[in-house]
Amino acid sequence: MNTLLTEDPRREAYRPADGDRAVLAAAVSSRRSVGPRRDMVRDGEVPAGIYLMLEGWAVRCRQMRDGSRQILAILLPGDVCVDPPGRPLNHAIVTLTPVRYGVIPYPEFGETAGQSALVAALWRGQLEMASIQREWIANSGRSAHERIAHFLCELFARAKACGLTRGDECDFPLTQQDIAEVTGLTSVHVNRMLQQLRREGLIALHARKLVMSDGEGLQQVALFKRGYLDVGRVQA
Amino acid sequence: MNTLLTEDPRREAYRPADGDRAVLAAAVSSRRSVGPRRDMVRDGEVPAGIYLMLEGWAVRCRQMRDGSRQILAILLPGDVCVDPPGRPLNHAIVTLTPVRYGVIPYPEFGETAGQSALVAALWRGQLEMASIQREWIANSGRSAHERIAHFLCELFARAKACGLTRGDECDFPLTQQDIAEVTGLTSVHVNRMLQQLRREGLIALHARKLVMSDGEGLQQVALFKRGYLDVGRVQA
DNA sequence: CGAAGACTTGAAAATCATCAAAACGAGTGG
DNA sequence: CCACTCGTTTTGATGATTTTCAAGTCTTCG
Repeated sequence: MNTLLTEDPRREAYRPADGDRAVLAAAVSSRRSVGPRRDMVRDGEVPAGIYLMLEGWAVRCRQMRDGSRQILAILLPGDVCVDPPGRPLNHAIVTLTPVRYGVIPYPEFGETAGQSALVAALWRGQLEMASIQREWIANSGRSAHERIAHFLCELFARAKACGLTRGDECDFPLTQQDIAEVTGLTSVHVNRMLQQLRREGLIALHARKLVMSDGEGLQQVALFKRGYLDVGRVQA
Repeated sequence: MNTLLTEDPRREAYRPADGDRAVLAAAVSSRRSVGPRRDMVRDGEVPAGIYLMLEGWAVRCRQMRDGSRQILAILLPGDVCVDPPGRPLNHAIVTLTPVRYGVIPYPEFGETAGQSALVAALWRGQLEMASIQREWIANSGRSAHERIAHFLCELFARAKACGLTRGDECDFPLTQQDIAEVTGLTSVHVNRMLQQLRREGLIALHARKLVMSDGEGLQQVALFKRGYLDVGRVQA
């Protein structure tokens, strides 16, 4: 059976866009149209709300320093772009075809019921995770050297935010095999790249301990910008 | 200034885990401990709720058919795992160190206020997006051939769910350069891989139209399982 | 028709994988 | 304390995948 082509009888019930599309469309406060290959949201712009794709194709697209681009997501009708409110996007949203979209004001999670503090906390967690995942997707456009450097920067920054670091040092329970499984490389190649990073004086990694000998240098190698880890409050 | 090591004065206010950690911890209904390198949630298991990392390191980890593994996320204390309720996970959650974690029952979005239908719809959109992003991360462990095949399968399935397909055909506004920017390959290599897919009789791609000549075969090449696109209802 | 963008081709070079083996380290039991 | 094991890290040689560069053809569209 061709599962791409045949109808899943449960699809109507399960596909979010089916039941929810009306709910989302009803919440739209303003509608806009854009031509093909144009910016819906520019890189660095603060989103005006939640964007709902009504018609056409678009992409989330990061412009790399070296001029190359990395597409982070494909947006089809019914898709929503929920980004941390009040914070500049670290990539652009660009149309592929002519697009109609709506803007939904950010809902207010904070005030109403006791439940909603939990919901707001979950939202922030989810937004942070989405942001990190996009950064991992961007890794597929980077070389092994950059990829590993970026991963180490991210992990150290996150560990630091958890209070798991002491100065420029932190526990690091991943084996080189684990790093390979994160980055999609072989453990042999990871080993050689780590040696290079050590030779460059950027890190020390030994006995389950990571030392950021030259955190600044490592960030430059990785083109790491830590902003994506700060999703801020849903409620400004 | 080393932004990895120096304190961002706004960090306290912005880092989700800081303010929200207490809120999340208060919602935990049961706590558990696991040893290092053990399954917190097995592949194919239905999650018991939202998992909150309290202590230790863990990973989301996909077991590939060929025995290799791909790590999809790193989980640190304060992180939450929010997965579509009532649906089996398509990967495992595995500890790296000894871990303490809590389980938070899924909050109920559907019933209370008018606002919450919107919130529930947004949640489903967000869960679907997170699921797709993890699949893109898994792509870094695949060859160019598989990667492109997988991307085409996903896009066709999503277009179909939007009603944008006619039979085994759909509009396809991406250039080969765009596919290269999605997959992290060069457009030259994408071109050659597309030729191979055509030679294998799997697809036809011409004049902004994609035809799934052999959708079943393409899914096999891509190891595509469409389940990750169906996130279901937050409220069962 | 002309021009711009998209697709295709070939050859050479870099990156990364594979395979196999050795060295190292931590932990265990004798 | 030593011998032993097991998992991890390291090394070397070889080959496949993928990139780069450069040019050519094909489409589309004003």
